[in-house]
Parts: sequence; C-alpha cells; structure tokens
Amino acid sequence: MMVKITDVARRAGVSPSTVSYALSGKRPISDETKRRVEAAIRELGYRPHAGARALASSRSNVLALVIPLRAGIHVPVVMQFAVSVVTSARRHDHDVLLLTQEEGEDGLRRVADAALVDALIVMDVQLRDPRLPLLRSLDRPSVMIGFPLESEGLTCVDLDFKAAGELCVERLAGLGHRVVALVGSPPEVYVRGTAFAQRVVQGFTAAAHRSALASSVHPCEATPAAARRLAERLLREHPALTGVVVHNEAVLEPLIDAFEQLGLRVPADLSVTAICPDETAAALRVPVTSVALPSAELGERAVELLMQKLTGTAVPQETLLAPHLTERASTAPRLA
Amino acid sequence: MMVKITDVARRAGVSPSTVSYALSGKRPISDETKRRVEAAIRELGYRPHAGARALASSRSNVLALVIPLRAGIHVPVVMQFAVSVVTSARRHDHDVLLLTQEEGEDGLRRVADAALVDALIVMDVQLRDPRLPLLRSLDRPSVMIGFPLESEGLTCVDLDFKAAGELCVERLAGLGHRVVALVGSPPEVYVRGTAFAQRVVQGFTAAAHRSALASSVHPCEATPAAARRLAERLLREHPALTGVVVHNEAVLEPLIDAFEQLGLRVPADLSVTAICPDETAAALRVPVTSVALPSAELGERAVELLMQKLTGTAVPQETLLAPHLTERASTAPRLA
DNA sequence: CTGAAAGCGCTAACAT
DNA sequence: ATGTTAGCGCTTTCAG
Repeated sequence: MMVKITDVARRAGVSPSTVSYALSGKRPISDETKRRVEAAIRELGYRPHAGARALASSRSNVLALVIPLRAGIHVPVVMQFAVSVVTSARRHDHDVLLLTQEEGEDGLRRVADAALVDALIVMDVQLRDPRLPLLRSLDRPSVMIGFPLESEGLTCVDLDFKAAGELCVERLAGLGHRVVALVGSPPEVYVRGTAFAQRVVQGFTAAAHRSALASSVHPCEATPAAARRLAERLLREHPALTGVVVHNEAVLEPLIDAFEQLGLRVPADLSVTAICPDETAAALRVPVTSVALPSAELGERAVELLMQKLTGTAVPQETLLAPHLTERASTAPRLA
Repeated sequence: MMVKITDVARRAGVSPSTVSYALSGKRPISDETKRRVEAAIRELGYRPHAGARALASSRSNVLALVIPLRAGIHVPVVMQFAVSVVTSARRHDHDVLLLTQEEGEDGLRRVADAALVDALIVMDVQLRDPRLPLLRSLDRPSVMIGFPLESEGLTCVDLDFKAAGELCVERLAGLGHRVVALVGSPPEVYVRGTAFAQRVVQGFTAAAHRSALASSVHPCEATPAAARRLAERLLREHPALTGVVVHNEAVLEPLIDAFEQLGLRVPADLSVTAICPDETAAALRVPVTSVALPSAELGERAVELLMQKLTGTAVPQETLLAPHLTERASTAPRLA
C-alpha cells in the first residue's frame, strides 16, 4: 500500500539515508545516484510520510494562519490575504493550517506545543493584544499583521497607514483643495484600539497641517444610513468642503451616493480618495482614486519573514509597506 | 524543553501506554489512575507531539479544505464556509489544512499520500470535475460541496437548489404574480457546468409551469451596467412582469436600483425574491425576501459526514439541504 | 485494569 | 560520496 523510503532505496540500489539526502539536498549526491533515486521515486510514486518527517526532523513544514472573525473587518481582504499566504507558503514547500480567532490563545499554544506547526501568522493584531505575551513565550517564530503598541521581541508587518493617510491628503492638496475631511472606521474600531485606524488619522492630520488645509475627522458606522447622515452633517458644518478621504470601504458607495443626492457632483464639486482594496475602488459606480490595501503583498511578506526566521536569519522587528495611490475618476482639481 | 509521554508516565507513576490510553479512552482506566494521569498532564503542561501521533496511529487529525478562487464565486460565502469547517472540525478534535483550487489535483494527491490529512473537503465541484477520478482513487475519504454529474462512489452535499428555485416561484405565485423572470448567474457559470446554477433554473421553470405562470430565464453578468441593461430589457420585453427571482448576489442591489429608476417600486409594483446569503439579503436598502445560502450549515454537515466516514460508518451518497425562505420587504401581493 | 516492548517512517549523527 | 544505525514520541499489540 504505502511506499516507504526503504522501498525507494532498495529499488535505486542505495541506502535510505541517500534517498533522504537526495530529497533534502543536505549533503552532496553524485549526479548518477541522484538520477537513480529520482527514477525510483517516480516509478514507485513515493511520497514521504509527513508525520514521520515531522517526528524525525522536528519540522512539520506547516504554518498556522489565524484569521479574524469580528465585525468591521472586510471579508474579501482577509480571504485574499489567506490565499496569498497559502500560495506563498507553497512556494517554500510549506502548508497552511487555518485557525480562527475564536480559538484564542489556547489554539495558538495548542498547535505550537504539539509541534503541529513550525511558525505562526496572526492577523488583526490589536494595540494591546492579549496574544502578545503568548507569542513571545512560544518557542516558534511568528509574524503579526498589524502593529501593537509594543512589538519588542516580535515581528510585525502592515501597510504604512500613516503614509497612506498622508498620501491621500497630499493628493487632494495638490489638486488645490483647501478644506478636507476624513471619514473613518466605525467608532468601535478606534475604541478597541486598532493601530491602523489611528495611524490613518495621524497621517491625515499631519499632512493637512503641513499643507495648511482645514481638516476634520469623522468616524462612521458601516451602514448606508450612517453614511447619509454624515454626508448631510459634513455639508452643513463644513460648507467649504471639497475633499474627502474615506477609510471605510462599507460606506464608500453610499457616501458618494448621498453627496450626489445632496447636489454635489463627484469629482466636479467634491473629490474623494479612499484607502481600500483596489478591486473595491475600481468596481464602484464612480471609480475612486485610492491607496491600495495590498493584502496579497502582505501575505507574501509575512511568509517570507517567517521563512527567514525559520532559517535563523534576523529580520526587522517592524516592516511597513509603502502606500501606492492609483488615480481614478473621483478626483479633480478644485474649481477656481 | 519538550514534555513527553514518558515524563507524564513517570510523574503519574504509571506506564506510557496507560497515559496514552487515558488520553484516547481506547481501553478502560480506573478512576484513580485517570485522575493521577490528568494531574500529571496538567502539572507538566504535556501536549502530545502531533507528528509522533500521526506516525504511530496513521491518523493526523487534520482535514484538507480546498477553496475555489475563480471569478463568479462569492467570497463571503466561501469564507463563512471555511470558518464553519474549522469550527466544526475543532469540535471533533481535528484541524484544517487550507488548500487552494490552484494547486489542483496534485495538491490533493500530495496531502493525501503524505498522510498530512485524514480526509478532504472539496468546494465548488463542477459537473464534470477533473478531480472526481482522483478523489475516487485516494485511500482517504472526501466530501464534495456541490453535485457533479456522476457522484457514484463519492459523497456530496449542497443546498437543494432546485427546491430553492421552486420555493421562490411558489412564494411569488402565492402572492398572485402571474409573470415572473429569473435573473441568473453570469453566462460563464452555466457554460462551465456548475450544477447549482442549472438546478435553480430547473426548479424555477418547473414551479412556474406547475403554477401556470409565464416565465423567462436571463443569465446576467455581475456588473451594475449589465443589471441596468437587463432591467430595461425585462420591462420592454415583459411588460406584465411583476415577479423576479434573483440568483446572483452581485447584481441584486443594482437591479433593484435600476427597476426603481425605471419607475417600478419594490415591492409595490414588483416583487423580488433571491437566493443568497441571509446577511446580503438583509443588508440591502430594500431587504430582500430570500432563500438562504446556508454556508455555515453546509460546512458543519460536510465535517460531520467526513467524521462518519472516518469511523467507517456508511453515509448517503448525496445530501440535499432543504431551502428556507425568509420573508422580507421586497415581496407583496400583486395589485389587482 | 495495567505494563513491556515492538514498531510507525524518516532524519541525522557517526562512520568510512 | 555513501552506508549504518540510533533515535524522534507515540500507539498498540501482546502479556499478565
């Protein structure tokens, strides 16, 4: 039934260890021998037993990926990230074990201690994430997506949200806009302390200052009704407003709809930039100029960092991905 | 560093095998002994080595989940399904390895032959899926989400899409509507032979016939523009139309928008029912009466079926989940 | 009800 | 450049 390494060795006329080394490349094998081993493997359809391997080498070649479930996270982004992690992991001959946030810290400890996985990727890290001490205590490397308050001894990677906020403002400033507003994530996102939301605010505010723009910040629930109310309020309280930065994919469309129903044309009367996945930005009725949320690139970087750590290479504690802005139909120069 | 079963055994004053049996329950252990073993496990923080276990027992306690990537599949549905599979698997003490469709048949063979997983769940099965013969040939059980043309020797589970189509029509018929249309998936979905799309058409058509309704079927691209064009065409070619069944989440909102802009009020002039996730239906501007796409339930059933197969229990070759319709704001009796 | 001991299939010293 | 062999940590006969 099952072909084992000794079967391959016998067929190739070599010892089991030679087969093992031919497979791993951990010591030089003559071309001739390698050829014979490879032939035997092919002919017998040999596939090393993962468990046996893990036991003997203390490497499972499996990464854990912890995905978030909570409200306010954008599902397609998570999915794209997960797919990217799987794809990247496979390029490094690793597989991916899927865990949900729900399992919590116990889940992390479980798969790490059982040697089920060699390393972990944790998404949606909070400023004071309870998993931080755990990750530090594990004997396996990990990478976090997102920045906690204190990342000492850990590795994290994320889009540079501060720079993204700045980029959006600078674009609007460059087009001549003088009064701008940030439509942010739902209030609870700020309350529970998600770093990226606050970083956007910092970048937005700092850049507005530098460019001497009048600016204001407005968290917004992820509902069309909330978007509508906010649009009305903005027009009432900031009549000179001509530029909006949106960091909340759920309200992007309803917000633009609301503005237009209130008599403002996008981009003629109002320019809009957003921080969101490119697909979202491009699929809207009015395609929106946006800074991409590079989930695929993030997944790739996370895996790459883990692979380095697994080989003992030192990696930077914090990795920030530079933001990229794509011009679309929602921005225009301010009318004189 | 690592606590092993012999450490626990020594501490508890028993043999390793007793610890093993206390953990697995595969043979009776006296209460007193079990207590001591459990105490030792807790005190030492013992966690069985997954690889060693897999090697000795030829059970990895890991399931493979293959998720689709292609266009036209609704991401949140896949995600919810995946989460449900992970959650259900954990209840049965199993973990989930995530594979992408991209890896194809080789990926399935790889994880199965390497004994990385005990069983497989394959999503998005096509009518003539190339993975069918492979799944039949593997020595590990599998469950497919969706129905192929020929499921002999395999196990599949899905929503009863035919009944779902019928249910939508019957609801409209019951409200007095006499002329109905089905707005379906994009043409390529039918072309590549996805069973569920065709089953909806079958159910829709059959039920319309039984209720003596005038009916027509219209595939639709997943873009707002296509939705708009289709709405115009429907009004032009079927002026007496008062009931629409939508099986295409992407165009649900734009379609209703288009109808309203063309002067039809929903539900006053036009009743709409849909087959889509409940969250989608409920979140729309006009909450839509819908048959739920029960991804969570599907995931649970898939895992349950696999667990049965793993214990050697026979399971039905095909499992159809009964559709459930939830009344919302998009349906009303036809005006006399 | 419990122990002793033989592997599970592979890797990685240790040999030569 | 290759072979020999001792485990890796656990489960599961086989014995009692």
